Amino acid sequence: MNIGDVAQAAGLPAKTIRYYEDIGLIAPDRSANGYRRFTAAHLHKLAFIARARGLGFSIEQCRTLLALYEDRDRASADVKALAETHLAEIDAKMRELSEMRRTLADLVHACAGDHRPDCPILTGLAAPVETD
Amino acid sequence: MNIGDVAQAAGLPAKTIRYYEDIGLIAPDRSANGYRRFTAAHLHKLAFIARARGLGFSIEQCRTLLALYEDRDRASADVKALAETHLAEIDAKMRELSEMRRTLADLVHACAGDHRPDCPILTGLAAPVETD
DNA sequence: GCTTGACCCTCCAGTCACTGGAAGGCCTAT
DNA sequence: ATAGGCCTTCCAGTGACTGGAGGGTCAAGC
Repeated sequence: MNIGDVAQAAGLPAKTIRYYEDIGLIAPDRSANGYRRFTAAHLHKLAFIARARGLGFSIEQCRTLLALYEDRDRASADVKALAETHLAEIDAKMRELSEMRRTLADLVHACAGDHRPDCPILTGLAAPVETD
Repeated sequence: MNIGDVAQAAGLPAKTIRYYEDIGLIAPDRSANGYRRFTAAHLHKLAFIARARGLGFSIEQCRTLLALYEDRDRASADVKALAETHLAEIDAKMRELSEMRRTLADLVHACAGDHRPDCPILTGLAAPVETD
């Protein structure tokens, strides 16, 4: 398969796959004309990466996951630990976002949103309201 | 005030303030020795930016917010529209994160996390489970 | 045999919002 | 005089791509 085919099948842009090769995540062969040639195993690996990325794992985490995936002697505890680390990262981000959301929603709620210049959003940014 | 003083007061690293000058967010004067010299108004502006960034507004959104803040003829509707746009971005990110979280938590839950190599997290990444 | 268009290649630069570090100048206290 | 803690500029790196220039390859149709 050429890069366009795997890109289609894995749901990744061709550019991204070239990038993954650059950083050593994947190592396709080459045809005589210089085109990258991918096997079903390459595609499988790319789909794996695409799914891991879709769950928010970083490239380095994906690299580790791939290594674990290909290591038949792995302990599932190692995979679980990595996943739990990432879960904690997600939770941290969600808490951060929901704190932002709360504050911002309060400001938006307080703003008339009309033609007048008075705006609690701006005054709130200029000097935050004490909320206790 | 020198940069260290405003950095302290605004809760921003000095490097970040220099960067903000680079991109034209702020324009401090210079002392005879070449040091940046900040007024209380500069500090106020930096604190405004720090708070807007803290709510997740992008630099360009901060630029717009600052312009609105300094425009006495603004309509609060313009500010509100920007804030609502950002609120929608936050909501989109939260939905994305919570979808990730849900899937990942399911996988983690299914994984024994012991010394054995069998791991539903890895098989789930290799071929996603149908969830309907 | 030639052209057209869809592929593919490499390489460089840009994104966002900083952050780190090198190399050096300035200021205050001892 | 020296030590240290400021300050300066400039360059490069982060993560994970993405866009674009400039060019090679291949299959189909005329």
